[in-house]
Amino acid sequence: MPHDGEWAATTKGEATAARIRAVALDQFSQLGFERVTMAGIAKAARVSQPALHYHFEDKAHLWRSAMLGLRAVIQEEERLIEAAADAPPLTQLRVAMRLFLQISWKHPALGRIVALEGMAGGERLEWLDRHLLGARNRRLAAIAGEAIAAGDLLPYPPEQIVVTLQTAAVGVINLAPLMRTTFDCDVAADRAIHDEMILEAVLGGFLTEKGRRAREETQ
Amino acid sequence: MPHDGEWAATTKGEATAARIRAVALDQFSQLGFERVTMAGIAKAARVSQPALHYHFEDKAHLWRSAMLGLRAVIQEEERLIEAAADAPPLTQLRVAMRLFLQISWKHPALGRIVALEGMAGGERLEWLDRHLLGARNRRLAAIAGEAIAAGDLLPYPPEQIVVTLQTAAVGVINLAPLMRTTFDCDVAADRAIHDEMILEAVLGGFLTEKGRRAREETQ
DNA sequence: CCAATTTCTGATTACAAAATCAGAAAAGCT
DNA sequence: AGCTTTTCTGATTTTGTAATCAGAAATTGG
Repeated sequence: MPHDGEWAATTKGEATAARIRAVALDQFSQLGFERVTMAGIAKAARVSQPALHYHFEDKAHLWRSAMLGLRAVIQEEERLIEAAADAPPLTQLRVAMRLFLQISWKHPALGRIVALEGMAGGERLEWLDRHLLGARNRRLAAIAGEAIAAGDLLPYPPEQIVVTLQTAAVGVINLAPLMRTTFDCDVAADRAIHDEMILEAVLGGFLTEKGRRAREETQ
Repeated sequence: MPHDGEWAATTKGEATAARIRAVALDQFSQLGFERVTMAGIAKAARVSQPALHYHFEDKAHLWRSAMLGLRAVIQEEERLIEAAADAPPLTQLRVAMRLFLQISWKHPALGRIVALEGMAGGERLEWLDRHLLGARNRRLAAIAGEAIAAGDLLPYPPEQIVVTLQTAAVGVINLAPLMRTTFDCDVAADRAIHDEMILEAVLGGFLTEKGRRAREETQ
């Protein structure tokens, strides 16, 4: 009895289902939903194409199931952000951005999928909002709002700040193929420099005078 | 004798071809190449589906032809950047970012397509690099390098700076559907605030002390 | 106004990919 | 070992869409 929400123990079936999910996540994030074929996933996962329909009802279910593999990652992120809830809002934001960068390097699929579906709209975006990202993003916007109220962050719309910070952070990661084509450079090579750039220059650019002084004291 | 490189005068045919190109650009940018169907374009352009194959050899040709509609825009941008070539590099960068924002609002299709194809890689990305964006982006990276050499910009890799600035600038524009889903807010509403945010906070964040002083003098 | 040319349509073909199904192989259980 | 259930495959059907073609309508030029 396959394609159900939750999965049985470590049976043979779950092993291949996991392999399929991993391949699917990879392909969906690189190519987008439509460019990916069930046959292509099947081949990469070394199973026949009907095996996919055995484990997952259809292509949409497979997509969602693959996304759910990232839910643990996001939940852990949310947990770590909440753990800093007593710190000043600006510190929380910095923590959140560090986590965001970490996740973006470790799971580049996530940022690409958000970009793909966030531009197109539709039911997959709604699903992502409801089951994966909405809560976290609204939480971050609230923190940004607090940081503004505290006088540490420039008073721009918190939602715009959050999304701008995030898109800046994943920009060169998502656009790795473009970086190679246009500049012939490998992004992953200087990850440390990149992360410092995002934290210092981009996040730093949103700080007020007061926020900048606070930063120097804290570090 | 249709689907050739350059188009005749203002015949009946060119009018519908232009209409098709406009619809195609719109749909390609919102949905990506694969999600768009020839029938869908035909319907939106109020012609039969074979009419598309009369004017454009195939779907790929239609895509390229639609993109070429943006070439004039980019060329004008390059011209205006070169016009400022005698100004200090930092000023050139600010000019370039202002232009970039202007274009991104006026032709949101461009940023979305760069995001889509820049993530996926492949021959469409190569085409974009060769015919539309490569020269401009490498020029911008060179300017950023000069600004660093002049001590006005923080010394991060110029390519990363340029792409990060651009992705930050188009972030909330590209992700308008996400902004609506997650935050229920309309991005276009506060365009002026957004642009100020990008220029002051994001570009501002990359300035050195010296660059920041230079900014205050210039304005 | 008539002929030539351009522009476009309806009908059809070709094809790729998702989905289904009957049954084979493998795994688990007693 | 022998039976049952799970897991998977080969073959097939169905569907959606790009591409083709023959000919109709519209447009243009003499």
